Formats: sequence, C-alpha cells, structure tokens
Amino acid sequence: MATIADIAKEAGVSRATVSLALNGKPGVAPETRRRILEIAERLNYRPNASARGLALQRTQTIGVIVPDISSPFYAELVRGVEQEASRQGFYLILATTLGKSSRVERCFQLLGERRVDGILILTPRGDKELVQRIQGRGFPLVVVDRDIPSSDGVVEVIVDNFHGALSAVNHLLSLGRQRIAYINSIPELQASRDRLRGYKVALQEYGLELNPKQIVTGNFTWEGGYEAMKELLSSCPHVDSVFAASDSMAIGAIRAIREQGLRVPEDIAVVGFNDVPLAAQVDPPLTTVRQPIGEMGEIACHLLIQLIEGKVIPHRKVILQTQLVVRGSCGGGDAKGKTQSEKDGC
Amino acid sequence: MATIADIAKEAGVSRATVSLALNGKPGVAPETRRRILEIAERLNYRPNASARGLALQRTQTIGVIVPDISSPFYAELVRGVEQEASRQGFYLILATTLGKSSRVERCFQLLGERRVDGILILTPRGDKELVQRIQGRGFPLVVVDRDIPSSDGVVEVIVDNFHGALSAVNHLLSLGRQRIAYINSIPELQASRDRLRGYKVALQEYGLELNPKQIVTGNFTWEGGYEAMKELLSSCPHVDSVFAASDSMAIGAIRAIREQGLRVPEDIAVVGFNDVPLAAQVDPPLTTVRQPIGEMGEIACHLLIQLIEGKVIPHRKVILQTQLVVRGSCGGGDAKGKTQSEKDGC
DNA sequence: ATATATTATTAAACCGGTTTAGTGAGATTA
DNA sequence: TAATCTCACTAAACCGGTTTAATAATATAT
Repeated sequence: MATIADIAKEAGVSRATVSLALNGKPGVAPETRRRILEIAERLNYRPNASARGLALQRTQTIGVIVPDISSPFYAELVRGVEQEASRQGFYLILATTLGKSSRVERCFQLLGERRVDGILILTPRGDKELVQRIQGRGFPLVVVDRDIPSSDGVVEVIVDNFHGALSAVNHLLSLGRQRIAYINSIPELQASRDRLRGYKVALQEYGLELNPKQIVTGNFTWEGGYEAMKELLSSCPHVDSVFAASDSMAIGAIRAIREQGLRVPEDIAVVGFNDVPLAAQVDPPLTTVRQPIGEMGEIACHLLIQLIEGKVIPHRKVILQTQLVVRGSCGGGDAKGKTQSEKDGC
Repeated sequence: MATIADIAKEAGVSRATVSLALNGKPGVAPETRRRILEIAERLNYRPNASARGLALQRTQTIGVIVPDISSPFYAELVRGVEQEASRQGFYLILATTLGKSSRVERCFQLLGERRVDGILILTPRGDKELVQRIQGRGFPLVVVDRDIPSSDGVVEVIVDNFHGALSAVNHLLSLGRQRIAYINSIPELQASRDRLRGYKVALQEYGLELNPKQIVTGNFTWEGGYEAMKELLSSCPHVDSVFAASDSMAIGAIRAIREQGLRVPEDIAVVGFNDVPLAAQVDPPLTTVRQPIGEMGEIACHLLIQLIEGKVIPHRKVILQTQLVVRGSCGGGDAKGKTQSEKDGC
C-alpha cells in the first residue's frame, strides 16, 4: 500500500509537501500540487488512518453505545446515526451494553483508548454515572432518548412523549369516545410518566373526570397489554376506547378485546405508540403515535459532530415532535385505513 | 491521558521496558513489572489505539458491510457479530451500502485506510466485484448469506434453505395435507431457488405430482403474499395448505385466506420462513422455519478472526441448519400453540 | 542596486506505541 | 582467574502521517 513517502519519492519532493498538497493547504505551487495529486491517484493512495489519528489526535470516529442493536427501535436509531455520520465522513464504532454494567466498562475503552472523537449514548436508562464520567472529562457527548430529565447541561435529543400522548387521546375524543382507558408501561421510565401525563391532561382539558380504574399498568410486552386489557374489561366494561403506551401492548389489547367478542374499532377503539413496522400490518391496522426515530439519530449525530468540531450548540436539548398516524384501529365513523379490509376491522 | 512515557518516567525505566511489562512479555524482572503495572493502574493508563495500530499494523477492528442496519434480519446478524467480536476484543466499524454502489466505494476506504483487519460482508446480492476486489488483495474476508454459489474459495456462512424448505413441506405432509401450494419470493435470489427446490423434492419424495399452478411468485412483502394467495385461491381452490418463502408473505396469505371466508389452519394450513419476531404474535401464531441468524453472525465473525490471526480454517463454507418452529397456523389435529385462542385461530 | 516581502520547499520534531540489537552486571563454568 | 552465559534493561529505529521553523529563490519596493 502506497504511503506518503512513496509519493514524495516519485514526485521528487519532500513528505511535507505531499501532505500539504493532499490536504489542500496553501504553500504548494499549482503545478507541483497537480503532479502530486496525479501520482497519488495513480498509486491508489489512501491515508493511513492510524497514522493520521496519531498525528492529529482525531480519529473521525464516533462511539455509539447502545443497549441492543437487534431491537427495532435501536436499529432504526443507529441507521439514522450512520446516515449522518457517513455524510460527514465519520465512522461508527459500536458497543452494546446489553444492559450489563460490566459491558459498560468496555465502552470506556472506546474513549480511554481515544479511538473515538465523541460518544453517542442511546439509552432508556439514566446511566447517570456513565454520563457523568464521560462528561467529567469534557468529552463530546450526546445522549439520545434518555429517560431522566437532565439538569446537568448534557446535550440530549428526546421525543415529546407528553404531546404525543396528548394528540392520541385528543384524537379519540374528537371521534366522540369518552370512556378512554390507558394502559401504562413501566412507570419507572420517564417516557411512561410523560405519556400518562399527556393522557391525563387531554381528559382534563376536555372537561372529563379522571377514573383511576381506567388506568392500568402492563409492561412493554404483548402479554402485558393482553393481561391489562382483560383486567380493564372486567373492571370497566363500559370503556369505549383504549390508549396503550406501546404498539405491542396495543396489539395484545386488541386480542383481549376480540376474545370478549367485542369488535375493534366499532366497540372499542385502540391507539398505540411507536409505529413499529408491525403496526401497519396487524388487523385492523393500528392507529398509533409515530416517533421520529431515524431523525432522532441523525440529529443526535449532527449535534455530536458539531461538538467535536468545537462549534457552539444553540440548543442543548432538542425535543422532537411525534406524529399521529391514523389507521383502522380507531376509526370512528370515518376510519382512514386504505383498503376495504382495513376499514372493516377483522 | 497517561502515556507509556509517563509511566516510564514515574517508574524510572525506559519506554521499552514499560511496553514489555504491560504486554506480559519476558525480559522484565518481577519486581519491576509489578511496579510498572501498579503505576499504570494508578495513572489509569490506556494504550492509544492509533499508536498501537500504527506500530502493529493491526487495529483490532472489523469492518462490517451491511445493506441496511435497520432491517430486523441484518440487525440480528450484526448483533451476533458484535457479540463474538466483543468477546475476542475486536471492535466493529459499520458501513451500510443501502444497495447503492456509490456507497460501496466507502467500504473500500475501510480497508484502504487500513482501519480494519478484516471485512465481513452481509449481503443477499452477489456483489461479485466487491468480493473479488477485496479477496484479490489477500484481505481477510468472510461473506454471510450470499446468494450466489461460491466457486472462488471465499469463506462463507450460509443457511441451508433447501433442507429448511424440505422440513416445512414434510411437516405439512405429515399432517395429512396433500395439496400444498408454494408462494415463492424473488426468483433471482439463490435462497428462493433453494427453497423452491426443497418444496419440489419434498413432494417428489412423497410421491406426489407437481402441479405448476400451485407455485406462484410473490415478492418478499406482505402485499406480495396477499396478492399471490388471492391468485392461488382462484386458480386452485382446493389447496389445503401453503408454504410461503417468507413470514411476511405468509401473513399476507393468511389475510387473503380469511377474506375468502376460510379458516387457518382448519381449511388451509400456512407455514412461513424466517421466524421474524412478528411470527409468534400474529393470529394464529405462525408455524415457520427459523434461521439461526444471530448464530450465523457469531460464526462468521469467529471465522474472520481466525483468518485475521492467520489460522487455518477447516471449512471454507459453513452451512447452518434451520429449525422448524411449530405454532398454530398449521396445526392439523394437534396444533401446538400455547393458548386456547392460538389453537382456535381467529 | 539594495533591502524587503513573498512564495515554494524542506528538515526535523512529534504523535505513542513496538521491536531489535546491544550493553553491562552478576552468576556460572572451565 | 578468566571466559562464558544469563538476565534485566535500554537506545534507537520504525510505523505513516502532520506541523513548525528555517531556507532558498524569486518578486517587489525603495
């Protein structure tokens, strides 16, 4: 593989001149520059990243800490990150924690060994300690989808769960539904609390009284939604709609509703959260709140690169808005599903 | 950040001695070694990866070329790769092609700049040229899930699609189904052709005649399966079961079957391929052929590291077996779905 | 014609590791 | 006692880039 020395010899100049020429810096005669570029091209020269990293103390690499790359949410997030990174000539190094703190230690190697110029943490957990340790060194850092409210000036990108939930419940209200239940997920997550708050505020603003029995807790899983819905149907048989804090739970809920011989959306309308790919395919297609996951990744990556390059970040906290995706599962009189089958619901 | 020089000064020895001590090499007095290690620990020393990479011409990094990280299949594959890489102290650098050949150029930088010690290509396309260019340089390379049959001695890891399909169709036969249709996916893919071959051979071995009208082509999508099934139902109304080359298509097919007022599995049994997460959640739960995706990634990564370390690879072609996962969608007399609802099917 | 500014180029140091050949002291052998 | 062998350690080169200060050559100003 050709090095700068090879080019220098071939062109009859010094290594310094070659370096200047290749990097487009001033101080090289046009003719010399042309010749060097041509030789580099001919030799198929590629700068050695290790050497450059050593000299520049900069690797053009971003460390991405992610709990589990195989989950659809994080996969999509990483996709967005990769897209932006690639656009700006950065590479990604992956480190998955799998929720184990032992693995977190490995993430430290990422910056300890200075392989990376900055760190992107994608995490639903606070990981307070990790964040502080990195930040303590003045290391460029952006946190995505962190559940704890930050008071520490960490740059973060999050989704507006509150307004997302608000819009979902408002939609149900606009369809004339009034007895709206809520299936909460793990209350420890800030995201869950925000969604719950959105639910409450929507009802309040509409002048409805809150019925505590209409709020049940599942977990994030399919089964959680199924069980929660069964519980709901027995304790509050009159509910006419349900808002679930995740699509999986919403789908579980639909199953429970059907088992009771009730129809979706005619008897009970259902709204989910997340807009996972599955949401469009179930029967009936699920109305849900879409999070701009990929965009979140892109923005986070963009911010991080700004930090790395020493630029000033205007907003240290970016809050992205959700989007209500109306499908068949909560069509009132005017289901907006595309096909006849989707409109029918089962 | 502490360097070797810092440790050397502190310990009153040369940099060479420190390097030897830290790497566990002979030629350092026990007492000296102990002292050096202790100082390194105290200074929280981490070797600079760029410097080491430059000196050793080895980065402990693997380049992963993947079409799209956000697809569940590749996400799971990368998960497996990451797991093994991490276990062996390697890092992953991601490069996504998005199917664009322009992006492939970027992948070349990965090895051109010697950022990586080896390359892992996860691809459903042949990418013949790419593979040859890399291999031509004697660069460590492993190809996963490549669809073209390799005659070129490339190390590859693939799944036995033929036997997978065989087992699926045999299962249907064992349940007494005889009019088995096949929904093929893109015939350009070797995987599709292998699955089709498995279908044909299974019928043949059972002594059944092949009915060309029972073979239709969808694509890999939900809609493809839906349309294909509608076509099938009109041209061969007597089919009692269908094997789809992907879960998505199988799910689309189920929808089409239901719309005709038929039941799954009573009237028509359905088997899919892949075992995507969704498969277990649809109604009825889908019987399908599971590919060991994560394992495939692990093995591929393991092989690559062997190559990197100059070891001899016993098998240049690893073929992994699939596993039939029996769920409700093709229960004959003995559906094995777990819940009552799953057994009922709708 | 001389002083000065500008431009093109380079030598050499540096980044932080690894590695090789060599040095000197102490132990072992003849 | 002298010759030889070990052992612990180090000087210095090297990996392949970047950068700075210095130099030489040329152009411009006085």
